[in-house]
Amino acid sequence: MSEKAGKYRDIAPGLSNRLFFRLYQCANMLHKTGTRALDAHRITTQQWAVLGALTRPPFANGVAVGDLAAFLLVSRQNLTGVLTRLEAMDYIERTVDAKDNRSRLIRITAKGRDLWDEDMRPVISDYYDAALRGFSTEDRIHMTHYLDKMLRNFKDLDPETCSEKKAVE
Amino acid sequence: MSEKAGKYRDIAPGLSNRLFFRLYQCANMLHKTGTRALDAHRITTQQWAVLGALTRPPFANGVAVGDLAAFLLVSRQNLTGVLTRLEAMDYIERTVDAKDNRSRLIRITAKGRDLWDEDMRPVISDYYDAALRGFSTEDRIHMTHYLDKMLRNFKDLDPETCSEKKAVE
DNA sequence: ACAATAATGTCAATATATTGACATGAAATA
DNA sequence: TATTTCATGTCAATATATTGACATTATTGT
Repeated sequence: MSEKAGKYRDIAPGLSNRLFFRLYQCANMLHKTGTRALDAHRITTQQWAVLGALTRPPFANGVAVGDLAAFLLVSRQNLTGVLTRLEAMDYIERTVDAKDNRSRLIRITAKGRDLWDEDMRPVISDYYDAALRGFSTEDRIHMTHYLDKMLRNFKDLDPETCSEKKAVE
Repeated sequence: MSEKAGKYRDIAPGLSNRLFFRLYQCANMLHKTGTRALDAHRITTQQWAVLGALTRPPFANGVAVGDLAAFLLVSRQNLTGVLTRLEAMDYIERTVDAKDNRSRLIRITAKGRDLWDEDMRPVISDYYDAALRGFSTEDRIHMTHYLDKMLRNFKDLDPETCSEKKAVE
């Protein structure tokens, strides 16, 4: 046993395992409780993520499917279905990019914007309060830093995402 | 503007939003990179979670589907499909509980145990190292505490999980 | 004992999520 | 210019994940 491995040699494996199991459980609960919180409006956490992204100023004039996928860290193919459902509900619209006939520009509609501002935002605000009960502002900053750090590692681990790391924040 | 709301009134909403968006992205990447890491063995993160649970000493003699679901924080119905696939690969077995004919005891098989020990464990160990690169032992402890804390909030938010919080760790 | 109640696992329907395949269109190269 | 290459979005197949419904079996109350 080297001195370097030393001190935490037996604790470390169980610790990493526990951390990742908690992350796995939190991921399950995020989708379960998040979707349930917005159930009255028939919105899932993925639709929530898409609509939230589309309300961002940089995406105000529409965003390509590929860019949206890179931003949310999901596959293009996955978004097709989510966008189809959101379009059927008139919350988003697809228009052909004038500068590239292959590209479809995804944009939130007035109805979607209204849903977000009037219905979703208050629910989400309450949801954050409940899920972060007991977290001080500094706790939230630290936790966010840890997630940022882990996310960079995940991106390095992913051949696709890694290369275009700089492209979309 | 009350004094209590005060200091962080404008920072807080964006901060919580960022935290949860990072959690959402990490969840996506966890499943993407995790499943890819074990792709050579045709194992997904969910199957990983199930096999990992079944190797725990408390579950050595088998565990009911409902208890396993409560442990992983997924629905019973969801596990049915995962267990069916794992059973088809001979990594787990279902036996009728002698003490309750409704209950099926889920247990890992010798083949499953071998897969876990010989094939999965080393891959998972490397995966943890890569995903936690730059995390000191103390970082890991803090991050785990934050996830634990958030998980308790999620459970309070969930009517089902909340009641049986004490039942399964 | 027996009827009402509740627990247990599964099936069905819907919504993610992944990879692989592909038609279309743009870019690069010869 | 013509051909090869690459980018873009979508379809198909598979694996999660949810809720609702249900048959089977325990448990409870009378």
